[in-house]
Amino acid sequence: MAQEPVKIPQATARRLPLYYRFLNNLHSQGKQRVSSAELSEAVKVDSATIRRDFSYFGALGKKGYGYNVNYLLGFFRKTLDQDELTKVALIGVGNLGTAFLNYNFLKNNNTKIEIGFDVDESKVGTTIGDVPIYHMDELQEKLVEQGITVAILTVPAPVAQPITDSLVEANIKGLLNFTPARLNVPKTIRVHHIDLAVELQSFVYFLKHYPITEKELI
Amino acid sequence: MAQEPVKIPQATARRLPLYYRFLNNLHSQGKQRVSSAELSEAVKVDSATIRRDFSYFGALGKKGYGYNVNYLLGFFRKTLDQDELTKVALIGVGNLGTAFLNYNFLKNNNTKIEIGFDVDESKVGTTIGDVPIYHMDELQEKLVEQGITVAILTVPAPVAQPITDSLVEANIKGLLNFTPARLNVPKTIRVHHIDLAVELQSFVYFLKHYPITEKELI
DNA sequence: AAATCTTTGTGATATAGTTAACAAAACGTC
DNA sequence: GACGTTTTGTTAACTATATCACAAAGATTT
Ligand SMILES: NC(=O)c1ccc[n+]([C@@H]2O[C@H](COP(=O)([O-])OP(=O)(O)OC[C@H]3O[C@@H](n4cnc5c(N)ncnc54)[C@H](O)[C@@H]3O)[C@@H](O)[C@H]2O)c1
Ligand SMILES: NC(=O)c1ccc[n+]([C@@H]2O[C@H](COP(=O)([O-])OP(=O)(O)OC[C@H]3O[C@@H](n4cnc5c(N)ncnc54)[C@H](O)[C@@H]3O)[C@@H](O)[C@H]2O)c1
Repeated sequence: MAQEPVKIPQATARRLPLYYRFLNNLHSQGKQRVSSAELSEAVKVDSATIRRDFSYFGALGKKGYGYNVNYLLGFFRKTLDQDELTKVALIGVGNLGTAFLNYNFLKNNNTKIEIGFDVDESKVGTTIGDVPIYHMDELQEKLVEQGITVAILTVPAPVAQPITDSLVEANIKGLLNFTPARLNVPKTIRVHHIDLAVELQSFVYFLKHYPITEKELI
Repeated sequence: MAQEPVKIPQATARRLPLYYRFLNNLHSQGKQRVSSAELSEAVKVDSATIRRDFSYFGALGKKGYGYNVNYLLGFFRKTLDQDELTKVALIGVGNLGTAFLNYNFLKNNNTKIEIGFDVDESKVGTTIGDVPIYHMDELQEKLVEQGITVAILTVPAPVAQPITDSLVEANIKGLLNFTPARLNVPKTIRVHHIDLAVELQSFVYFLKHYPITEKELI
């Protein structure tokens, strides 16, 4: 019943790309229809949660039948703006940054790393996975010029804050931060931390202290 | 009041390594005491949440004073088993895998990637960041031999499931999965998915559809 | 076309996590 | 050692998320 403009729960929004990916898989396997139970098996999300998630966008399925794969796929394509490309900048072309550049996020995705920045002269001027690397001196100029408002941060932690300040000045709107630093930004800028060391450490903590009895497998 | 053996909320457990890291920072800056308000500013977690998190372990602070950095650090060191090393295997020495191998997770951390595996003959027999790379044929043997029960999976998605099956057979207990595949495992095995493409895609979705009014900055 | 089976969409409920607010305790100062 | 200040620990309220369970709709079979 609820239509698109209504705010979807964040937890739901985080699962949408996952649904989209698996619907694509089903589609290329030639599947015409899918039930919430089947999809649940594939994405490892409870089927009631899937039905609830879908229901925020209205009645997308048919009782006794399930969901039409094509229809659903088309719907999510629009909802996830798959036709519109979001250009992303990557700051810090080191180990992690290089891996991201080589990885093609474009495959069934609406985002593309367009440009990289580093201070290392041996990297500046090169191209990694089709992405040109510029010197940090050109950061502001290039970002504004190309209208890029999303950045991935993969620099050493100690320089993360000053670089963030400079990104803010370049009018960035969102920052995906892979450094261990917690960044200070104006409230209007969205920062998402992906802290791989913390992920590994808390995973190990869970393994030791929560030896699986409960159904919580995340 | 609650003592250690009592199950801590998962959300709290996930924040512990973060607290630990920032307490270490404070310690090396020579700070003796810290309040929940200061810590909040540093880790970007509400101060009430921090006090609540700490309180699961008992009364660690002093009213009117705050927390003693040294004491807290020692406490978390024990709680997070910082003195005990967890050995981890990495499967798939490609772009992402190589970045992880070069990165020293050991720095103020209790985990270490001990061994890598791949099928690529040009990688087998080499050493990346001090970690020896073996052929997949030796997976079972080496894991059992070295008693390794945690693995990081950074292989192409299509081979993720068969490799997982083989890891399960080698008696693995936990699997940190960076591939887009959703894995089938026995219920006793913990799998944590870190799906970077989904992270980027849902981040972009948030940026477009939730133009920050609310206080939810994650 | 009736009977049976399937599966959605959603109220109701359960579980988890966050935050405000404040009494009580301890600090630091005079 | 009394007094104003600071900051904890926690109760209570709130917000968010997940799941159960089932009527209703429609599919499929006979
Ligand atoms: N590699 C991993 O597996 C991993 C895991 C967890 C966290 N991280 C974090 O990700 C970040 C990057 O890690 P990494 O392993 O790729 O490090 P790295 O040292 O390989 O790469 C850092 C890059 O940033 C560049 N750089 C340095 N100063 C800069 C500046 N002022 N402006 C622009 N670029 C600058 C360097 O030239 C280098 O290319 C670090 O903060 C690290 O803590 C990495
Ligand atoms: N690189 C990224 O930025 C990134 C981002 C998101 C997700 N991922 C996912 O992470 C995984 C790895 O990505 P990547 O970019 O490192 O890929 P990659 O192709 O660079 O590396 C894959 C590695 O796995 C090895 N491999 C292939 N088959 C194997 C087998 N049967 N057994 C053992 N090893 C085998 C290959 O030899 C290669 O070294 C992929 O599933 C990818 O989708 C990567």
